[in-house]
Amino acid sequence: MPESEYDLEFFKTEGFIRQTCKSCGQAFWARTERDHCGESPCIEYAFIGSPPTNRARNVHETREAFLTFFERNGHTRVKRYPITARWRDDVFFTQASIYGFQPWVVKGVVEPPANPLTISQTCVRFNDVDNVGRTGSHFTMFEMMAHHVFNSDDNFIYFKDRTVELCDRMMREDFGIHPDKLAYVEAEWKGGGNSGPCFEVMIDGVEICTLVFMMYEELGDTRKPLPMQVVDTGYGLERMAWLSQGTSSAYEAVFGPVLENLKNQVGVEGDEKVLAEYSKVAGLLNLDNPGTLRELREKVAVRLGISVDQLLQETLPLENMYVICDHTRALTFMLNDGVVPSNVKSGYFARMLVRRAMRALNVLDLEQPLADIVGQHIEYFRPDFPELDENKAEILELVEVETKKYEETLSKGASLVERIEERLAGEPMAVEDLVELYDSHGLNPEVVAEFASSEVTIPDDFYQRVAEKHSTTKDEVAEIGDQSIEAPRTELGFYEDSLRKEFEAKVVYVAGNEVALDKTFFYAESGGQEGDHGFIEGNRVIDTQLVGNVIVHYLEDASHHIKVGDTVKCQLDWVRRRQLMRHHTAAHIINAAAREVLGNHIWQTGAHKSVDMARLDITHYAGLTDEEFLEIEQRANHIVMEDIPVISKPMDRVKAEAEYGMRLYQGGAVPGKEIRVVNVQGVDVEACGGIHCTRTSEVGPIKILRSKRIQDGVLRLEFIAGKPLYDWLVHHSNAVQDLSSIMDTKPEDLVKAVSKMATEHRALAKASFREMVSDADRMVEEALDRSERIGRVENYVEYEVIGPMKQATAVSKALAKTKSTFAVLTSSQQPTGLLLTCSEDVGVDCGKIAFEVSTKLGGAGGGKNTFAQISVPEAGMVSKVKEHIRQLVESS
RNA sequence: GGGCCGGUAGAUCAGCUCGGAAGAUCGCCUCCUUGGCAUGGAGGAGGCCGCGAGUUCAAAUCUCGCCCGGUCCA
Repeated sequence: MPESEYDLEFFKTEGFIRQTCKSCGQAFWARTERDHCGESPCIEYAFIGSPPTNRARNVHETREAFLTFFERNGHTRVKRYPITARWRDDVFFTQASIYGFQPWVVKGVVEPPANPLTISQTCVRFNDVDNVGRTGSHFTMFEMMAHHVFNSDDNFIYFKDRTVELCDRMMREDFGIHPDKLAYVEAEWKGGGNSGPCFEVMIDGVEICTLVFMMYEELGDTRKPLPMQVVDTGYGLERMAWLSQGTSSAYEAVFGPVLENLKNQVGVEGDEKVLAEYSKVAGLLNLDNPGTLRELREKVAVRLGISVDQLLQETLPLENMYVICDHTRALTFMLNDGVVPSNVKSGYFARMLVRRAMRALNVLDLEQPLADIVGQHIEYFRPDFPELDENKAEILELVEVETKKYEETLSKGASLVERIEERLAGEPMAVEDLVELYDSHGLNPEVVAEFASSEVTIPDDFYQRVAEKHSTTKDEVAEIGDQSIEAPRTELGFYEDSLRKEFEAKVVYVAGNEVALDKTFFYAESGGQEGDHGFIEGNRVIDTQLVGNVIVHYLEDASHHIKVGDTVKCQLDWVRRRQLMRHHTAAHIINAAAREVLGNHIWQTGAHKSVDMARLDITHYAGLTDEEFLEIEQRANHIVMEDIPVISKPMDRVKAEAEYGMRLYQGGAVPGKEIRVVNVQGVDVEACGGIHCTRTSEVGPIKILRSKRIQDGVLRLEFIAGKPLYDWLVHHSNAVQDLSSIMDTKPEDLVKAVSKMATEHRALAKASFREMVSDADRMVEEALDRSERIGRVENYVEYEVIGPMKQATAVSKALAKTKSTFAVLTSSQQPTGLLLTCSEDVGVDCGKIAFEVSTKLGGAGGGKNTFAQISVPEAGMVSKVKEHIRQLVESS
């Protein structure tokens, strides 16, 4: 970025001096001359023990002070967005305050909820989860406070100067920071194809915030200005609270009573001096690679003049407490915002946190349930985040369920380790075993070592080995470029009149089978509701999709005569559309019913509504019991029969959120100043772009066909309403009719009749099996009676078993136990099979004979020395085969 | 989304390499031992070896597909 990008009027009027850091060479602005930029590798934390602020503030006070300052200065306070970035498919979690406004607001597609705005956004990042608790400043979950501005050509609010000015004033006026302490380091920001200059704001060695000016689009070597210029600031709430308290680490400043409580239980206070050194050194290091942690410890030990072991003794218990606090806090918000622990996707991170926290508890020898600690976080955050308190029961239940799951994994693991040790019989456990135990069974080597009775050596490169197992070629995900077509934005007719079946419109775009109109009543696929079908000037429309801002109608046939500028007559396939509306409204109803029956943790994670069937994926930690399944279905049908109005209307976003809460965003947060709200009165309210019935009764009866767990933590409900439900009924009632006539009974007695038959059938099968077994003894006797002496064989048997081949097998086993016996058995039920057997002492190889005979005479055969089978192509050959065997045995 | 592990009696698992009448332990039932219980002894019931194809004379076992569970990684 050229120097001019950073040359602000504000700096000049305030008397800032642009200078270069003697340590890192970066350019920065400060009011006084100094050697260092003030960023941590160049200078040590100076605020520990002597905070530069006017007073100490905890996180809640800091947040409030920040938001109030910006409100006072013309910003609108906006509620945080959920921590799960449901509205984006490129990330699982909200990782920065700007995420809530990407991509649509930043792209200029929709209006921001307010402009300028201020927010404190809960975020989670998992990239350096290993550093959490150890470095003094890394968190899994944190709040990024911000003031954002979205500048367009016709609406310019403020940009660089005012941004820096506001930041500077807030720090000085409200937080009482001495003006000389503030340094603005010039840096460059890049992300998501955009870029811009930014300032990193330094106070006493800590980067307290970053002021980003998103203004360019990156085009390889060049860049071009964006139509929308965005002020993207990010203030670390935890860091500001830390700065104001000057504690040994950020953890001490943030976790409040939750940490206190743990300390009391463990009985460890921690040496302030040691911890302060620790944080200071950590600040100096770049902790990106795992080796650095060892380096950190060594350096701290040297500075304090103690051994690393002594240091660890001091710090490890605290590190574990910090981990517990951090992980449970992150978990609290994740669970509140609709993450259900699972083995895949976002749920996996929740599971990971639970397991890591439980391990840390275990290390500290604490018996306290994780749910207790989560409860304390809720208590501490309740005044500012009342939603946590509302969902408390749900959150705690999820934690308990997940805790139990890990306990099960562990107890299974214990017996698994035991068995492996048994197999190894004293041999040491191989690395491969350890890798498999971790990778396939979730037992990390430390846990295995705990379970194992013998010594377990863990190689340094253990996790690297695991990673190698996973390093199989990754499929490159094809970047889906922003599609757009050169056509004016389509006016969405279906929102003003969702019942319109016919209309006229002007053609604004034609390409092959694609047609766009100035205004359309065809609904484009969205929110899982399939696009409309119908006709344009008699040409069949087979799909409708939204491309950018334009609704594209796809014709069945490209050979049409529609031209740009034509006024065309359009008709919707109304039967189809009405069915889609039914399924869509039904989805909302089932969602509400499921939430009522199962609890508040139920969120929609996906949905699809086609004409024949619809499905709704919801977050839930277990499969459904029959009772729950039935209850949800009954509840849904009850809502239908109540004939409740369904009102779809645009609403001011802030108002809607205030009235209905974040529950609105079931299908994902929809940005914009106005959102469309679908309200099934008193039952369910969602931000939804779909077309709905106007009363629940229009949906008609709902049948949930099945529920299945598509992942751990996600349940799929497949359901039908309307026409497909009628077809289903007819089909099933026909089946019942047919079955009844087969069973020669009335439909209402069918179940009884079939179950009786099944019981009888089972009894018969068992009886015949018994008979078979008891017959075997008699048959053996009979067979031996009829035996003759041939060659060296005393009892040469040719015998037809009355019964199936299995029976012959049973007889053969008994015969093989009789001395000097050779038998050729046939089965009355399988005329093309022969069975050979002999006692060991005969010394012939039945397998060989079977093979020889079958190759010579046709058919196939084989086996081992005392047991073999032959199958011949036709029954008539059996006697010939028998003759041949006899000869072979005679001459052996 | 991808990798790995697993599905055998009510429970926990063995058997699968190398195909040849389905096993162990616990639990359950009956009887014996005891004043009663714990225990001990004798006997017994209990299996579509997850489902479906294929290979084979023969499949719990080999191959493929599906379903279900677990687990790790993104």
